[in-house]
Amino acid sequence: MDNIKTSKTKKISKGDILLSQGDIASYGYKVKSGCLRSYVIDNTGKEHILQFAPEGWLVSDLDSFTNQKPSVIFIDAIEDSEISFISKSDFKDFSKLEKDTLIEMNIKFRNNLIATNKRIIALLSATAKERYVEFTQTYPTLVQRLPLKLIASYIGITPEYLSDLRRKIAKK
Amino acid sequence: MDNIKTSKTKKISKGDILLSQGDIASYGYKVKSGCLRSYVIDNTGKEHILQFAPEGWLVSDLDSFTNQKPSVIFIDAIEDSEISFISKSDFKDFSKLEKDTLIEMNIKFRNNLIATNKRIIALLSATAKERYVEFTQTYPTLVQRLPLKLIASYIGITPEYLSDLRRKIAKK
DNA sequence: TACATTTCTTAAGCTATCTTAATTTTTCTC
DNA sequence: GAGAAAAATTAAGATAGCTTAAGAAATGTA
Repeated sequence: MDNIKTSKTKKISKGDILLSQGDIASYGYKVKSGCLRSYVIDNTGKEHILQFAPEGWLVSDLDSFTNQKPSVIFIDAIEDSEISFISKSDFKDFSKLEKDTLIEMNIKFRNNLIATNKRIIALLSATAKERYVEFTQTYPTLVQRLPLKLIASYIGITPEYLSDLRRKIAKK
Repeated sequence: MDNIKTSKTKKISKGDILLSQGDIASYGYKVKSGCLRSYVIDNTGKEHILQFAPEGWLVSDLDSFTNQKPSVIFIDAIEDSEISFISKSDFKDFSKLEKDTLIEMNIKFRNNLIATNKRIIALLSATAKERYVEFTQTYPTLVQRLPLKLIASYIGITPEYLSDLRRKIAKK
């Protein structure tokens, strides 16, 4: 049930950076415990979180990993974590992979695509408040676990404004 | 090189609806000529375009198609088009698919995921103007071909504001 | 060719969200 | 457990992008 090839696990500390903008991604990461995130830094210096990767999730810059081009994102640990590595060299040639592995990859890609499409819909059509409420419903455990400012960055608003929204929601 | 199974082609007219919100998607569509779009209608009645599908592209509500749940999107033709159908029944069971088909699907999912991630980055970190310029660079032919209001809907702004932006860009 | 319909433009006023900045609270570290 | 650092709160002023509305241009259609 878990055919995607990974190396043995490694422990990393909160704040450790696994991939920087400009690097070429040689690895994807699978999270065993803890939590990683991927994010971009825009041209005004602000961070925008693309993905949280708690236990069980995979994270990489897919374009950089696949096409060996410079990454546009950073990946770091937002908690002390245990991770394993998915090596580019194991995925160079699809035709050498087992059918089961291909099926597993298909399902992971597909689910990821469904999730990213939902996020695009939310960014296009929902208000900040609606996106926050949706986040709390979709990721109830992350809401407990993550600092407000990271959640704000993920839903696309400033921490100040999220703080405001929380107060308004609470007192209603 | 084109293993994904489709039926023979069918002609449809501009405005024809292929999938409505609430329907369960029995088909995906492959565009031979013309152009389809997928979009949502939010709770204030506004349309937001998720995808343009010109020649060669596939469209569906992946979540609805995969999990046979009610669709959240609409799909219609924005030009007279020729399309072929991808039937749900042909994709019920991954294990019955050819390895080549699985590889082709993997590549399509992967490329789609790379593209949707770029869009999320743009929505989180770029201004309306920057997103418009990026759109014109990524889809130069679509910019010629599509009415302004559809482009505005795709990049997440009102047609009035895009009209404004175009004027500002032109006179600079 | 003209009428109807849709799309685009322009402009004024409005609002959701941001910025800045100061204060408080929480979390780390020795 | 005290002091430092980071995170969260609060509030006032600013702005990107929206709304409304009316006219102009383009497109479709008889």
